[in-house]
Amino acid sequence: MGDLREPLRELIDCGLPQALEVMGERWSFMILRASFNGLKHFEEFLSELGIARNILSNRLAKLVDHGILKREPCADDRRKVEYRLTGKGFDLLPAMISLRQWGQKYGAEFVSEDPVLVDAKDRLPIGPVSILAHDGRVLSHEDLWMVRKDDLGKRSDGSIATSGAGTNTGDIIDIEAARKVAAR
Amino acid sequence: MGDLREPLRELIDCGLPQALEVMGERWSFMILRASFNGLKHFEEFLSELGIARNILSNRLAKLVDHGILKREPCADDRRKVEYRLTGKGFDLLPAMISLRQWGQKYGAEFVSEDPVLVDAKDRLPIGPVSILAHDGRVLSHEDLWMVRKDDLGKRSDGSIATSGAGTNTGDIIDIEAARKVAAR
DNA sequence: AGTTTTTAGTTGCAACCTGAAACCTAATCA
DNA sequence: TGATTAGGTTTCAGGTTGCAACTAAAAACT
Repeated sequence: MGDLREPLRELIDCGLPQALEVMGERWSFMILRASFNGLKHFEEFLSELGIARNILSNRLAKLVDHGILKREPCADDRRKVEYRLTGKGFDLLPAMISLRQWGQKYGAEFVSEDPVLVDAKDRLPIGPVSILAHDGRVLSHEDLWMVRKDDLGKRSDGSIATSGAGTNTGDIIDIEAARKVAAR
Repeated sequence: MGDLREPLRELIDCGLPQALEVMGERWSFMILRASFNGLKHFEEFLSELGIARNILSNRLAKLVDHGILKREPCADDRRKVEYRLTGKGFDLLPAMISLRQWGQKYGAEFVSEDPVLVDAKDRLPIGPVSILAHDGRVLSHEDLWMVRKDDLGKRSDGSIATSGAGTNTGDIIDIEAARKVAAR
């Protein structure tokens, strides 16, 4: 991260605390991963994760509360309940995978990482989860800068840079809108 | 996620538990974010985060233990200690940002998100953290498949797909190596 | 030099959270 | 009908969190 240095000591507001409210709890990410892996039922999570019943019950309820999972009684067997990911839940996939990749890269023991996530098209393993520029270039942390919204879009020469047509799928941030808000 | 469905109930091994051992603890990500923002000293973290002294002490020690921060006494003022990110710590950036972006997208309240992360080159806000295919295409969760290593690289027609020259910077997974190991 | 302030901790204690085991209730199976 | 399965809840021991007060060392003031 270039040289943000001094200016931003007081600025605490961002989405992180929001995200951590649910996903910061112990087991939340493990339950999420199990969901991605296709597990749906209470007893499945229980035996896969080795979590205590009461905690699992509590965590599932919280994940449902926060709209990450949806809980629906099974049609064919009314004892059973299905827990499935919502769109909001699926949107945690990049976070989960990058955490997983980090853990794999630095894991003390030899992590076998099986099964592997692959691109459905060619069945080749996916690359690293990446931070992209507005135009799709992969950025590393040296390419990043922290800027107050007021100063957004200003280039060194004082002109305002404009982003081209955004080709991003699955936008999490509406870049164009963010720039406009910022340019107020 | 296409239709992985039944096959992979028993497969638990991946980098996630490793990652969560440190980063799953309360405050770890918040401390990390503060570090990214340039904070270095105990009292800075303390007043920025509103965390208890003992907990902060404990968390910093753990992050240092795990090689995410390095702790070095300040040269000019020997009361002070500097906590700085290591390379391993910087590699958590995609995880932190994607969590942040998710929190921003779904945060209940109006999250102001200031300061904003921008590309240092053009000072435009970064795009969403993305899952990339080996050739750099952005993948969504529908494009993903879970495959046992044994079955890796096999296309529907039975031929073996080959990845082109990997153009990834900052590889977390060595794709080519992974494929070879898998093809054993 | 002596006192005060700053920095980075530690200690003690109450409140809260976790986890193992036992218990409960409704639905299904034999 | 009686046993079993699914999804919980209750109880209680032990661990974690967080506030407040205390400490020790270095630096700054007088």
